[in-house]
Amino acid sequence: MSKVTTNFQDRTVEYEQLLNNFKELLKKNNLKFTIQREVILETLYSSDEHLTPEALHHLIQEKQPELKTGIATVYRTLALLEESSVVTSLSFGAQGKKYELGAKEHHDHLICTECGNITEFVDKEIESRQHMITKELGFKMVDHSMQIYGICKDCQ
Amino acid sequence: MSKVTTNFQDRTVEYEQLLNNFKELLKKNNLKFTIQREVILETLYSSDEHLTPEALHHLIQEKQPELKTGIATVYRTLALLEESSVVTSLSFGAQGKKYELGAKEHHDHLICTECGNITEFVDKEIESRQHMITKELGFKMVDHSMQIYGICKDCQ
DNA sequence: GTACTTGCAAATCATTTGCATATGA
DNA sequence: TCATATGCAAATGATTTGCAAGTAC
Repeated sequence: MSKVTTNFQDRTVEYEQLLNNFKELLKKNNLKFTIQREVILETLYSSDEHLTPEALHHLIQEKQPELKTGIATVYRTLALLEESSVVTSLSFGAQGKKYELGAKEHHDHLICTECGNITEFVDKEIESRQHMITKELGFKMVDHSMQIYGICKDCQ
Repeated sequence: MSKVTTNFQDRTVEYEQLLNNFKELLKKNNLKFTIQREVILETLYSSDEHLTPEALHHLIQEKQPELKTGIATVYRTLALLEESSVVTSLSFGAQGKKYELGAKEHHDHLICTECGNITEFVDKEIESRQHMITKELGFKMVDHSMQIYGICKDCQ
C-alpha cells in the first residue's frame, strides 16, 4: 500500500537531535556553529514546505531581520547541508531547486502542475523494484527520486 | 521484468512521421515551418543522447554552419516542442536541462553520477503502481518521471 | 503583403565568488 | 589568536526578451 507520510510526532525532540547532529557534523569538519547556520536549519525544520533558497531567505529575514542574513549564506549553508545529506533538493522543470530536510523517512513526490503543491508518498513496492533494476544493470545505486505530475483534488 | 529500451527499428519511417506530425502541429497553430525548426528536430532525432540546448546548438552549427542558427532559436524551438509534447526534458541537480524526443515508449532514467551518462529503462510494475498511487490520492496524473542516480559499471 | 521568425545583443534570473570585515573556538 | 564565516557587490552561466531585418505562406 502506498501511504502519505505523516508529520513528526514530537517535533521538539526531533529538532534537538537534528541540531546536535548538525553541531557534531560541523565540529568534525572544523566548521563553526554560527547563528546564521542555526537559523537556517531551524527555519527549514519548522516549515512543512519544500522551500526555494529565496523563499527560505525571505522567511529568515522576516523572523530575524536584525541578522541581515545574506542570500549567499543561505546558498552556502544549503550546499553544506545537502553535501552532508541533512537536506535533499528537488529540481523542477523551470529553474530553481527546492529543499527539504532529508532526515525524514525516504519518500517520493506528487506535484500538482496547477498549484505547485507537493504531496509526499512512499511505496515499498517501487522502492524494491528500484533496487532490483540497478542490480540488474550493474549500477551501484546512490540515490533516486521520483516525481509524479498531476492535478490535485482541489485543482480539478 | 525491467528492460533497457531498444533503439528504433526503422529510423527513416519514424522520422518522416515525426516530421509530418510536426508540420501539422505548426499549421494548426498558424506557425511557420522553417529550416531552423526542421534542423533542430532532425538533429534531436538523429542523436541517441539526451542533449542540453547548448550541445544541440553545437551539433547544429557543425552540421549546418551556413545557417548560423542562434542559441535563442534553439531555446525557443525546444520550448515549443516541449509544450507540444514532442520532446521531454530532464532537470538535473546542477543547472541545465537535457532534452530528448518524447515520441519513444515511456521510460525512466538511470543516471551515472560520475560520467553523467543516462541509461533508459521501463518497468511495468512501477508504472502500474504509479497509477494506483495517484488514483488513491485523488490526483489526475499528467506525467511522471523517475531518476535513479548511481555509479555505472564502467565508473565503479 | 503581412504575420510570424530569426539572429543578435542586451536583459534577466538563479547561483557563485572575491574580498574586506566580523566572529566562533 | 587566527582560521573560518559573513555580507555585500560583482561575476557567472543558463535562459529569455526586445528589436530590426528576414522569410514562409
